[in-house]
Amino acid sequence: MSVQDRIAELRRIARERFGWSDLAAEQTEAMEALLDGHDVLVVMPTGSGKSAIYQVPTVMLGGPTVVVSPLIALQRDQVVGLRQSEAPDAVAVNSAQPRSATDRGWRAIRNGDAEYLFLSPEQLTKDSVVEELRELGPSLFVVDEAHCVSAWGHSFRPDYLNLGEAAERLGRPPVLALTATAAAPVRADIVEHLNMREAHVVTTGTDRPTIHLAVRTFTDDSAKREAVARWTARACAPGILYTATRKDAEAYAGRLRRDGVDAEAYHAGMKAGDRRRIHDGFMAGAPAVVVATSAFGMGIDKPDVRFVAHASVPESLDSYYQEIGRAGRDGEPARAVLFYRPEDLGLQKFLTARALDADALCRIMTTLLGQDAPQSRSRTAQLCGLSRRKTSDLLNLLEEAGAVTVEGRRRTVRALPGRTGDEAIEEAAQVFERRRRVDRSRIEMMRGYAETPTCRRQYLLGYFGEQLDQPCGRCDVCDRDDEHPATGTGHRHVAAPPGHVPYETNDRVRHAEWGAGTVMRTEEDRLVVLFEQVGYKTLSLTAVQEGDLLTGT
DNA sequence: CGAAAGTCTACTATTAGACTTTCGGTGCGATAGT
Repeated sequence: MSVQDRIAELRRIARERFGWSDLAAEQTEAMEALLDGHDVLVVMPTGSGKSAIYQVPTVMLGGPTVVVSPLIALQRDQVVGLRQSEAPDAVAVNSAQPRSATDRGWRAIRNGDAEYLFLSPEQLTKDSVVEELRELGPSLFVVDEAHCVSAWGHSFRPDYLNLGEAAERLGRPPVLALTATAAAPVRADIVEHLNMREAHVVTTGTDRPTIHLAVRTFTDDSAKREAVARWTARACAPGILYTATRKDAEAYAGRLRRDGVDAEAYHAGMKAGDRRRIHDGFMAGAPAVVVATSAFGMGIDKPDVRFVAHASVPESLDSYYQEIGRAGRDGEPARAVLFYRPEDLGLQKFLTARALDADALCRIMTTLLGQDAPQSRSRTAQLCGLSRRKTSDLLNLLEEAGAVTVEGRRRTVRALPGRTGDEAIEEAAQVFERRRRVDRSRIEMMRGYAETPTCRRQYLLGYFGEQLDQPCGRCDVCDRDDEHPATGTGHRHVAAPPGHVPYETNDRVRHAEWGAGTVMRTEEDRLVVLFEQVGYKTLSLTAVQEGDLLTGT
C-alpha cells in the first residue's frame, strides 16, 4: 500500500468508525511511524486527539492493543468511550471489578470481540497476565500519561519502571508513549524505562496561548491565605484551586463555602464515594470550584475550566504545567495564577528529596548477599524488618545501580555477584544523590518561574525546550510592561540580537565539573543548562566565556 | 524545610515565651469484615 493510500485509509477509518472528520498532520505522522513498526513518543496537549494515534491504527493492524493507564477511573472512561463509538470494543483488567468481568474481558479479547485492553502497570507484574498477552501477540503497546513513568516510577509506583521489560516479555510490539507535557529529562526517562528504540518523537507546540499566566508573591503566610481566598471567591468559575496539603484543601474549601462559593475539597484521604461525587459534579457544573491536592485532575477533560489557581507551589514546572493545562480547553481565555511564597518550596523539598536511609539500604544488601536463592520483594521486606514500600524503593535504587537484578518469572530479586555490599551501597547512594540533585534543580526551576523578571511564557516554554521569540503579552510581567512603557523596563525581556549569545536552545555542551548537558534557555547575560548528573544550572554568560567553562560537543 | 501542635519553664494565678515533636502527596492490589 502506498503512503498516500495508507493515510487515506487511516482517515477513512477515523471518519467512519470514530466520527472524526479530520486528522491533524501530527496524528497521521505518529500513526504512520507506528504502522512502520517504530516506537513513538507523542507530546501533545490533552484534547488534541492523542488517543486517536493508537485507536485508528489498531483497526488496521487487527491485533489487540495493550494500553497502560495509571488510574482505574481513567480506564473506565476510555472503555465507555470506545463502546459508544463504531470502533472495536474495549475491556479493562483490574482489581476494582469482579473476577467475572475480568474473565469476560479476556474472553472478548481472545475471541476478537474487543481489540483494546486497558490495564495498570501493576497488572503487568503478574505472570498470568503477561503469559496471556504473549499468546495473544499484541500489535501495539501503549503507555498513556507516560510522564507517570518519570514522576511516579522512581518511588511511588515502581512498577512503572518495569514496563520496558514487560513489553519485551509480551513480544515487543511497537511502543507508543503519550503525554501532554514532558521536559527533556522526563522524555529521557520515558525513553529509557520503556526501552524505546530510536523513538520517533512527535510533538505539537506545548504552548496554550489562551491561558493568562500570573504570579503573586507574598512573604507573610496569613496574607497569602487571605489573598488566595479572596481571589478565588471572585474569580470566574468553574475553576480549580490546588493546595499542597489535604488540610489546606479542607481549610480553603470551608472558607470559600462560608463566603458563599460553591466549593468542595478533594484529596486522596477522602472516601471513594465522595471523591466520585465531587469529580462527576464538577464535570457537570456543581461544585463550581474544587479545592484539591494533586490527586485531582488526571482525566478531567472539562472544556470550560476558567481558572487554575495554586495556593502553593507544586514540586516542578512539569506538574505545574500539567495542572494549569486543565484550564481553557475550549480555547476561550482562562487564567493561571500562582500564589507564591518562597518558604513553600521547603515542603516540596521535603516531599521530593527525603534523605536516604543508609541503614536500611545496608540491611537489604546484607540480607540479599546472604541468600542462596532469589527472593520476592515482600519476603525481602520481611527478612529486613522494613515496610514493603521502603524495600521496594531501595531495591529499585539498587537495581538502577546495577547491584541487584530482578528476575523474570516471579520478579524475584538477587544480588549480583562480583561486588561487595559496601560497593553496592556506595553506588546506590550515588544514584540516589544524582536523582536528588536533579529533583532539587527542578524545584529551583519552579522558583525561577515564580521569580523571573521576564515573560513567564518564555520561561515556561523554554523549560520544555521550546523557544518563544517575543514576549507573550498574556502574562503579568508583560501586562506590567504594557502599563508602564515609559519606565524603560520594557527592554528587559527583548530577545538578545542574533549572534550575541553564542549558544542556542538544545545545543549539547560539556562543563568541566558538571559533565554533559543541554542548553535549555538563553538570555542576554546568562543561560540555563540541564546537566545529566546535576540537573538544571543557571550560568552567567560572562563567567562562561571568561572562564571557558563550556565546550560544545 | 517550615508550620502547627505539644511540652516545659518560670514563677506565682493566669500566661508568655522557649523549646521539642510531629507532620506533610500521588494509587495500585490484596485482604478482612459486613
